Amino acid sequence: MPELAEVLYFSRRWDAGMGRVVVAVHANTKSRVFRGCNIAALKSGLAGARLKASRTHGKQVLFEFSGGHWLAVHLGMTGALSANPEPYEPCKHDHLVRHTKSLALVFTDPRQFGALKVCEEKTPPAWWKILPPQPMDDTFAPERVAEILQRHARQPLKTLLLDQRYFPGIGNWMADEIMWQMKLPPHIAAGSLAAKQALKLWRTLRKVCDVAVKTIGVDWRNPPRSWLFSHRWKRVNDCPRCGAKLRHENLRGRTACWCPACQKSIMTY
DNA sequence: CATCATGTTATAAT
DNA sequence: CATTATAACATGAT
Repeated sequence: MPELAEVLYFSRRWDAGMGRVVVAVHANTKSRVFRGCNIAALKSGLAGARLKASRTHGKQVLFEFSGGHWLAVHLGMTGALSANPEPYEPCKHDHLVRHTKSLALVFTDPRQFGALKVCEEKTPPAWWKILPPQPMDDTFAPERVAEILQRHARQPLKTLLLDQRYFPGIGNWMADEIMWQMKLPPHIAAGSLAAKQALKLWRTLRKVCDVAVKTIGVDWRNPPRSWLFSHRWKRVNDCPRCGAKLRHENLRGRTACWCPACQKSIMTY
């Protein structure tokens, strides 16, 4: 489920355990989520440690523990973080459970596309410090959007929006939402946007991210009913703007949900 | 039983 | 070389 706002929401579930000492660590070592992760280091690093801080960047979460231990979490397609009262018995797809005296912090992920990694340093790991700016960051300039559009001119715009190198945290529903708010079809070539449209894309990116963070990110509340968001997964789904039937089609391996009636290419205006 | 799913990455093809 | 396209990963829901 997680895109930037959902990731923020989940990171805050674990914040409930801030300051508590980890008394036991349960890890389902066979799970794919530990690929590339030193499990022994994870267990020894977290045991006895206290959660000091958490932060997110795009779809990444970074937890800081006492003693210079860091745990990075990516939630993949179906990952989730939760805090549960003790005693807590691990469920089927719980891959990591950090037990404290009163609260169990759990990472669960049925499809195991998520990933965990640990490191021991004074400051956040090097790879964290060089993550590209998020769309709602002040350092994310409109010129950056224009450059990206130029560089990947032949890429469908919706597909380009999913590229984490440029738009960290944007996922399938946010990309569709942005295309819908832009009134552009998902397959329009990135390079076909005029300067004015590129600026509008920058604004739309910021707005969708800002509002998602303030709603989903806070308490899982839905974004405005006027958005595509609340309609795209319904059994019968019509465009909340014009009432036309929404279309679902595969674009580069992902489902694009859009309104053929009001998402027209620029040339038709 | 077949298809699909709010993601990433290795590898192939332009 | 730079960019774009596809398959694979593991499990559950429809």
